[in-house]
Amino acid sequence: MSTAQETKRKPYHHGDLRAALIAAAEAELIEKGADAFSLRGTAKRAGVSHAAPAHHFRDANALLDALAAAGFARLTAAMREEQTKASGDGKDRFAAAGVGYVRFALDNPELLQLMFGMSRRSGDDAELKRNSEAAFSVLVNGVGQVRGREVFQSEAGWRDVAACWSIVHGYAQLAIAGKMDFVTGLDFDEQRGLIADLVRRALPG
Amino acid sequence: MSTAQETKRKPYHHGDLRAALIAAAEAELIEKGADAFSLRGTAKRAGVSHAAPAHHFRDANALLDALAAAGFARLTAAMREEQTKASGDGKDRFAAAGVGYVRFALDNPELLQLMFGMSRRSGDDAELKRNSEAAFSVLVNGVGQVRGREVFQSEAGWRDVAACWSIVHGYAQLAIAGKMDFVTGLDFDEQRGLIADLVRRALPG
DNA sequence: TGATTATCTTTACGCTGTCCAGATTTGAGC
DNA sequence: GCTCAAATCTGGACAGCGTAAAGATAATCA
Repeated sequence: MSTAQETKRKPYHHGDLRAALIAAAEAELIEKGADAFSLRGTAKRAGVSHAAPAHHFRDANALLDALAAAGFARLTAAMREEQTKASGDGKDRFAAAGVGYVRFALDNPELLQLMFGMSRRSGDDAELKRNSEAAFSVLVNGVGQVRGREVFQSEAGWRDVAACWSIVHGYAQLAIAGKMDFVTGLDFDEQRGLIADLVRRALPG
Repeated sequence: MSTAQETKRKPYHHGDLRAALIAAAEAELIEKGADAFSLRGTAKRAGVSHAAPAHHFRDANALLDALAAAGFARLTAAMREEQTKASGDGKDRFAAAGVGYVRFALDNPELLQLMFGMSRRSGDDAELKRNSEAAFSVLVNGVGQVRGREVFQSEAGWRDVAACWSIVHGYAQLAIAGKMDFVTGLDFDEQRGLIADLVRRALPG
């Protein structure tokens, strides 16, 4: 009974429900929080029945895996964006990547917890693994540009990577948890200098 | 119909159900994981009906608040323990506190996520706030002993605190998430030197 | 065009957290 | 020591959850 003029009547098939579900899941995660997140609510947000997601994701955790994978892609983009905007020497540009990391974290706190937590995730998602390794490579390349690529032939380079990642990630997590109020205000631009200071501590010399 | 010989028949009243529920909640969290944690399972573990916890905790989140509070007390104890065992100068002893921090985190990964995450928590627990501030004070006192208490009159001391906390907490979180395998093995004693190195980076000079 | 496949809906089931009424025990006041 | 209120625990109820199964609809391909 579909006629020409009722073009906007919702079709039985969605079109790109998979992508719509990922977007809806993020909205659900942000609005309801990680606790009250529900697959049924996500499906309702996307305008489909509660069982529709099963045809695109094995279960709720697989959907959130896909969301986490998208999060890692955006994290990588945020780091690269700050890096290319930055001026100064190699270390300054590397510190800018750390600023991008924290900016993404503060802009997407629930998503960051999903990405790095062990909750609500199946873990065996290929795209998730690929994207998280891509984010990691931004970090490794940054250290390589500052220290020279030969540092990775010994343990020293990997210790640098561990130090930089730890200090930036730790600051991001603690800031999200509201534990860093003693050193920064709410305005992110106030934090840029502090974050650069942290990266310089982690990568001395 | 209670006679003398049936002394072990479980009494209608538990005795100290509140403490038993906190212990049961931790066991439930460890065995089932943060996702599959359930208040009913916790009550069954404690040997009471599913509605019994309501008389001791407002809701499930309040119970987990109490568990998180206990976690912060144990985190403080772990830091102090490593600190008193350590030899060397003030900075070495301070680094030992960081080692205790990471040791607690790796021994209690689910608990650490609960303590610092925003999931499954109501947030307005007085004991939780008190205990987390006590853990923070170990960190602040350690920086004060290394740098001298006057550093806190300017921003410098607080930046030191932020750097040390960030690098230690970040390493702990990333190690829990399995992201630090490129720099350490599974044995914790291998990590002690690395953790001390991280703290020295965060507190240079 | 016809049949197969993909997508979506509806129904159903067990589990969850929380509320409520009733049962049991404790303890304080007299 | 008794009584009665308060504290504690049980069992039943309810809505919401994730997921499985079966039927309905649309798209695809021979």
